[in-house]
Amino acid sequence: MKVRYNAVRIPPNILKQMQSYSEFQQKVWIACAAIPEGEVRTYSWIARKIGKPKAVRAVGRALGQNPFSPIIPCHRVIKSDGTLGGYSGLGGLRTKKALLKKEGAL
DNA sequence: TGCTCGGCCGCAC
DNA sequence: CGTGCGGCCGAGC
Repeated sequence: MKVRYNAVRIPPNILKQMQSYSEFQQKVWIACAAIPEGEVRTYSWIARKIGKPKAVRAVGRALGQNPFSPIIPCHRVIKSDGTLGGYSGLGGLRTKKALLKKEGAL
């Protein structure tokens, strides 16, 4: 059966660890976690979502600092021009691309 | 405490 | 299609 996850499902231990980071980062990561598997969003989408439409660059920076790599799916965030953008996780862009492909977002 | 700099961007030349 | 500048946050000095 089809289940729609409107609520963000983040492991409690992750949520707990997030608290030791800035609120801005937490917002970014949570917004990011709301992206369904198999889909992608843009950096500006996140920026708008957290109420700071012009903080696009800061968003990118926050995602780059993401210590919870695949758990917080920052690899589902791409640039507004359709290109992948960057990825500071293990394996770099290569990994980002592979993950998206595996999830069917490409 | 205050300033500088860099970063997974966006958009206008 | 390349370049530059704008705007934002956090770390470092």
